[in-house]
Amino acid sequence: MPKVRLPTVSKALSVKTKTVYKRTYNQSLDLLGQMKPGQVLASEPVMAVKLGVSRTTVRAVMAELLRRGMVVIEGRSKLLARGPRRSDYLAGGDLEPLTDRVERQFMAWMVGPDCSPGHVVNGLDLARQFGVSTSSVRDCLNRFSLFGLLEKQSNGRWRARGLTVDFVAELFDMREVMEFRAVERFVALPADHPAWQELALLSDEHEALLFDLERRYREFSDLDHRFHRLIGSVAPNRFFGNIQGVMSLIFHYHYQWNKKDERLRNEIAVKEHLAYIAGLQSGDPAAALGACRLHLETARTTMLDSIVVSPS
Amino acid sequence: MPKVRLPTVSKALSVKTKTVYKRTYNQSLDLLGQMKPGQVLASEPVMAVKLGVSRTTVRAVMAELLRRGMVVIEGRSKLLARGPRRSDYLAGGDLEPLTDRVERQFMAWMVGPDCSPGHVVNGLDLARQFGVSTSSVRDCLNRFSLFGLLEKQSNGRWRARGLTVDFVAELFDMREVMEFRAVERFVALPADHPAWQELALLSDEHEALLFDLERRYREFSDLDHRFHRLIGSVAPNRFFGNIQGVMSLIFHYHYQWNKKDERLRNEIAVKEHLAYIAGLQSGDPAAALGACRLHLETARTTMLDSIVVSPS
DNA sequence: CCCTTGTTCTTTTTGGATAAAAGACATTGG
DNA sequence: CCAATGTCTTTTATCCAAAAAGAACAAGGG
Repeated sequence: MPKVRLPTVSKALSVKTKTVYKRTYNQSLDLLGQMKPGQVLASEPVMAVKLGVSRTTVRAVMAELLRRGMVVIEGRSKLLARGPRRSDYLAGGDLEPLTDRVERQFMAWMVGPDCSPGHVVNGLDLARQFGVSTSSVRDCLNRFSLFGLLEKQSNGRWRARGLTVDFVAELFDMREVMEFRAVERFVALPADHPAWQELALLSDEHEALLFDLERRYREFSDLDHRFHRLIGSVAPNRFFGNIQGVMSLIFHYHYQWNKKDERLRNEIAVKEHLAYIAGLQSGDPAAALGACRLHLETARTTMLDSIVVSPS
Repeated sequence: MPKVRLPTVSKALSVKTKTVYKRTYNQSLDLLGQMKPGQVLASEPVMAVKLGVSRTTVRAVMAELLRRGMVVIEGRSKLLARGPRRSDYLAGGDLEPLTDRVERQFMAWMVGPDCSPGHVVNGLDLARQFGVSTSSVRDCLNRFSLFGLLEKQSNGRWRARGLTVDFVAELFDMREVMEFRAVERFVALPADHPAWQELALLSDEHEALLFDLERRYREFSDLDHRFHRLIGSVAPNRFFGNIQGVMSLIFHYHYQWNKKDERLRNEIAVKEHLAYIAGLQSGDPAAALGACRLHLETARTTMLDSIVVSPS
């Protein structure tokens, strides 16, 4: 394990990131772009709820719009002076909340080649690599602790348990148990339940994807997530929700590193999904469970293979 | 909801607590108490592994022992000069790691009367109440987030989901699913598996408790935890482990506030446990599952009752 | 009187400082 | 040469400060 010590990334001078402001500002420009000059802007409270932020932020954005001359004040109302230009938009890497960015970087690190199971996680080092403070890393580690990918040892250090065969086995065991349960409930759903309609829609999307698989096979990941979430939604359970969250995360990041046989893998999965959907729609629990079991087994095997094959 | 604003608890001057040092020091006194004056102490590395801390800490303790005259140096070895006195022990509330203390306080607050479901958690206020910094509270909240008792809303605030009927339902659903699974594996265990012996031991403990229930019924909580952990241990799964952890925590803190019918509640549970154990030992999956189902149902009902009955 | 804006106060987020604890390296006695 | 001790470096835990974002309060216009 080569211990590469990256130089400290140049830090911002300010303490708290202005991501909320920046995103809101850009969104406001979008809204302004749909208006005609001279038109009256919505009031601050209205804007606030529309953009999902506090009025404080809206006011900060307004001040900037005023300063740039996109908006003028007339009496008590704000008028659009000119539409936004391309150059008015704020760019930069900090349009994403810092928390999310660190989480993303950490997850990528976790399933990447620099982290082997049993590895001791060095918070300080990660902070340097990611260009953030130790506090942010610490936050991230704490949040991930219950995912089972990390373990805190007695000396206060974190140990990566990593994407081991054990981990995958336990994760899929859990998924199986919960999904079987959900399937049983699903088939018993009344015919007018909205889930059936959603299922039909998803079925169509699967067909469409299969038809144009050559080009669109990368879209499967999202479809997969939505499909399993629909199944899970009929037996709502926050713990199950968490597990699905972990699964998505793992899948997402793991298969980012591991593109082997991606097209074939997805083709098989799409077909299995369609069989699974047919099973559900048949109303026969045994058929549905059978298709479900088959699909989960394949997913498990695929994941295990990709782990064993890629020891980097 | 009366918003009581407690005054800031007087803070320690130092930044990091010296709990490790203090606990190690007291433990060392215990060890010294078992020795005779003139005897040679173990070397620093040996002490370090024995006490489960770093040599740095051991050295700090040694320095204090030397200062207090309990130990003298002779050449290269350390000799016991005098046994520890009662007054040599360090007392104080900070023998417990701060993290644990905050966790405990938070949990108590969470299931206590000051926190109703839907309540917005004010980190700053909690920090003041607990006499710690916001960072510590934040850490705690982050760690608890996946337990499902807390939810982070878009504006960065935490909302308590609390011990609602929904929560209990979902928690027990999960428990049921996982425990049934474990039971199936348990009955299929080979006769020479150590779990059988442990089970027999637990059975005896249950009998003993039942025999003297009047006085010892409060010990059930611990027994319950150990029993279910044994069951779970045959189908090891870190997610299930987490769920059991939540269960224990909830039980522990919830029933601290809710002592209603405690003796009766525990008596029923002990008897159900014994039936459950008998079911397992019979080797008949159906019998074991039946007894298990019965017990979990009772536990669920009991918990639900105690929530509904005590809206404080 | 309600809704908008202006103002102030709170809470959260992030980085940084510092002591505690752990770990690594150097030295020395047997 | 091995293991214990002495010294130095690194990492972690904790609190604090400052800025951002949220929320509450106050004033004014229709």
